[in-house]
Formats: sequence, structure tokens, C-alpha cells
Amino acid sequence: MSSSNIDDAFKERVYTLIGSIPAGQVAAYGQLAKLAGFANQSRAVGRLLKNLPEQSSLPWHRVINSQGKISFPEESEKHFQQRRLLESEGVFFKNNKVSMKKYQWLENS
DNA sequence: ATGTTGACCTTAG
DNA sequence: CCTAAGGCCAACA
Repeated sequence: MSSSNIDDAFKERVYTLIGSIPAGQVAAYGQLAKLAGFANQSRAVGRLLKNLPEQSSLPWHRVINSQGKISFPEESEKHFQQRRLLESEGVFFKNNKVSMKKYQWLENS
């Protein structure tokens, strides 16, 4: 059988979670890892996103770090791209950080 | 086989 | 704002 292991389960769950992030809201790598049942695997989430196919329809831009900041380097093209996507759906930055309230959709249920 | 790094981490101080 | 340390692990040299 194909390696239907932990990695695939993790990937599956994280993808689903990311897909469920409402427009105008964000989630942290660590939050997603934890919700997927793999606490302390935030970097694995990052790795997953890094390997995400370019044509993916997942709202990858809604994933930022726990400090409210975009994890790409400040002056990078990817950083601008992500920021642009977020701002286009109403997520704005003050001092390069988004309000913690943007994570609040997770606080229900 | 060993050590280091990470453009997509986190918390505490 | 910054540093340090914790944690986990794939990719790299």
C-alpha cells in the first residue's frame, strides 16, 4: 500500500482545516497543527505549505504565525503577495501585524 | 554517519 | 522591539 501513514493523515487534516478558514480570518501554524492532532508540529505545517502545488485552491495565505505576522521575509515577493491577498479580503496590518481578533473564529465550538 | 539549517514555528522574558 | 530556548523533523552539506 502507499505510505498511508501519519504523514498522509496529517496532510489531509491540515488541508481540510486550512480550507475551513473563513475569508477575512487567519490561523497560525501551531493552531492548525494542534487541531490536526499533532501539537508542536507547526513547522511541519509550514513545510506542507511550502510544498503546496502552485495551482492549489487552498487559501494558504490565511496561514500566518502566532505573532500575527507573515512568516516570509519582509521584503520578499511572497510576503507582498500574501499581504495583498489578505488585504483584498479585509485583513489589514498595523505595524506588520494583524489583530489577534482575526484568529477568533477558532474560539467557537 | 554526523552536524546544521529552516524565506513559511512558539512561548516566555 | 529583541533574544533565548523549546520543540520537532525533513532536507541538506
